[in-house]
Amino acid sequence: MARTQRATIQDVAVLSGLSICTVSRALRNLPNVSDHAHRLVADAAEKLGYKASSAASRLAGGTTGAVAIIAPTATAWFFAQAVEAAEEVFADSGLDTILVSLRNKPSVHRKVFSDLTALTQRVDGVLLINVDLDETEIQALSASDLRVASVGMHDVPWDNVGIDNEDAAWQATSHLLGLGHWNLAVLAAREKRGYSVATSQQRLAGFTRALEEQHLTVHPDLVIDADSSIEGGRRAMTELIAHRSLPTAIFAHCDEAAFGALMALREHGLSSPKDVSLIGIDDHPMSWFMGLSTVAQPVADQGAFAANLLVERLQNPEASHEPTHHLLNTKLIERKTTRRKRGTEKHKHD
Amino acid sequence: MARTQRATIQDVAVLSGLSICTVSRALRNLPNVSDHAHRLVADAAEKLGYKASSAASRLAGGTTGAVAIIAPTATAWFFAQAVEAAEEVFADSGLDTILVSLRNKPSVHRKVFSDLTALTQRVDGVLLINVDLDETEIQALSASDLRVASVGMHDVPWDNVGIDNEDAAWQATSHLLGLGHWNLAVLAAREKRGYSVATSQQRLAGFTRALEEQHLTVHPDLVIDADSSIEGGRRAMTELIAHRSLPTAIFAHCDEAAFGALMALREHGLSSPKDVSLIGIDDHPMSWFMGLSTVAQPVADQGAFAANLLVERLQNPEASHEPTHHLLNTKLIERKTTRRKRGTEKHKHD
DNA sequence: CTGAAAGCGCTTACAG
DNA sequence: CTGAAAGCGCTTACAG
Repeated sequence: MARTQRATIQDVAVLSGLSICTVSRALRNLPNVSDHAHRLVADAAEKLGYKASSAASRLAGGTTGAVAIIAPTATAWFFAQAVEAAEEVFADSGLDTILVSLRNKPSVHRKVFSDLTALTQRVDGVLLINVDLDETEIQALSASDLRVASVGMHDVPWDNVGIDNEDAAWQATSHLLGLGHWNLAVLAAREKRGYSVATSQQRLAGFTRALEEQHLTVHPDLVIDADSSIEGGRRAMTELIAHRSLPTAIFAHCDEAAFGALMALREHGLSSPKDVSLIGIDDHPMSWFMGLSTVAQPVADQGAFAANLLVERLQNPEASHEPTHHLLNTKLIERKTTRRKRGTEKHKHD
Repeated sequence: MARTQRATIQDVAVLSGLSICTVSRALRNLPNVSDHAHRLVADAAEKLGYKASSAASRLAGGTTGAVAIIAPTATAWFFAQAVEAAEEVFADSGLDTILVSLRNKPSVHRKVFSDLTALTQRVDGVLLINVDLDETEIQALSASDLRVASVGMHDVPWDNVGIDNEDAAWQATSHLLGLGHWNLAVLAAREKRGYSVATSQQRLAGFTRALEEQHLTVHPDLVIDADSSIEGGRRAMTELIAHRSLPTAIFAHCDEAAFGALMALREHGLSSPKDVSLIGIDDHPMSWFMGLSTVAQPVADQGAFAANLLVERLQNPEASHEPTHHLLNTKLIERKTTRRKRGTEKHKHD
């Protein structure tokens, strides 16, 4: 009884004195509508507070007015930031955003990407955040009716915005190298475990490149598997301390892993930079406090930027220009966890 | 061309040799379907990989197969945890979850709750996470066709799960009191600013009650306004240090605010527990590392529990038993930021 | 530039 | 227990 009956396109048609069909076209800014009719419809719709029923639109072959944000997890700092920034853009464009967390589970990943019709039925487009897709999945997405944009992905046939991960890792590692360290370990996702790992691999590549430029080689024992969580970093560091020899400096593929590493260090009576220098990537809000050196990346910006790209594609369906790839800037931030290797002086002749 | 045409109810009807209408009923487990027909339909649907079109269902007066999670923000640790846990429950129940972040903005809040028809059109139910609603909004939601459940809310006419905030704050404060502190400050959301504040108010009440039980009064100057962010805690603590006298102990309404307080302390050359004891509420993953004493609450559990409650209501529309309110347990965790007040000994005669 | 008609895939009374 | 019919609110060809 307390139900307010929503105005239908019928109501708008009656009020504007035009046909349902003209109203439909006018509302969607389709061609072949006189300015006069357009105004009439706009006024009537305005007066009635009319908004098309998404279910009806969808069923009749139109759009859903919704997009999906798909991410490996929704809890990690990076994802939560990017998701909210994107959600804001979508909401401001009148789009609903459906959240799909892959929960770091291959089974969920498979379920989502093996049947795109389920997605297509519910949304007009998807925003992928750091999702590892194989060739087949990329092809399927491209071939689908879904508009796609992504954050932090590579070699994808749709709009993407990210940072140069390899370069960021190179910056971090070079900072360590410049401080006289040459015995380095890296905390990164070493093997495919079902969850997003591509980003970490690129960072690992940047680490490797930095070492190679100094004619140093990466010791396999000093590449420790760690996911992007505090727990992951902690486990990795614990393993490093327990079973392998401690290097003089460590590059963690992200700040949260670095926090975990800091925890493990403390649990073993060690600390940074005293016993080991440590640097991450992200500039997480806690990093300042922890004194963690890092390479900062703009996270909310990436989410918002990619979301805007997607919205644009959605609004201009016919304009099918080439996909664009954008790289946002990163910046090395030196804090307290990295310092010059003992006994090393800056006396290079360059 | 690469589009797989999804099976329709028509296909299932043909394959099972029954009418579209019987199929519809069988699929939804409605009464008046013979076991035989039921099996026939189930088999056919299975074989076809049939899943009802949500748009069509919705339009025909059925359900949307979607729920909305509404939260003041999606980035803060608590919300990100609760959201993901709830999303998992919904996904496993075959429901899409639409994320609605109020972005801590009254304007967004108003837009969402002033027009429930927009929501009703898109979802079958909503899960509210710590959303401050006024009486009118609560009434409107109850009167709507939406099923509602919530996390951390009070006096609501629908299922809710939360913790006893007043008691948690009382525990934290009593811990401080028990350590000999009597000059206490509290960091809490002091005034309504448009974003969620009810939880903080309850915690403030618990703080006040603990003091009153010891015949102490709350000094207005030592109630510092702070939202639930690191930045908020930092600002509050900075203000406390700069403009007021430093107490011997502080209760922060949540761990993130406590982290911010720790930052501010450090920025002023102070530290905890040396210069001031500090306790929060949450047991954020970083709290262990920070050595922060706190009162732990189960966050993901609250989100999952409330989501399950909502799913149940959705599945049993007719069963309209009374709303249930659940309180999950909290636990005081003593770490390093709280210690006995100097010069105080445990020599009370009780 | 505009409108009448069909149809999207379901659900809901209503007959049987 | 089962089915034929109408209709949910739109969009899409197709005529005018």
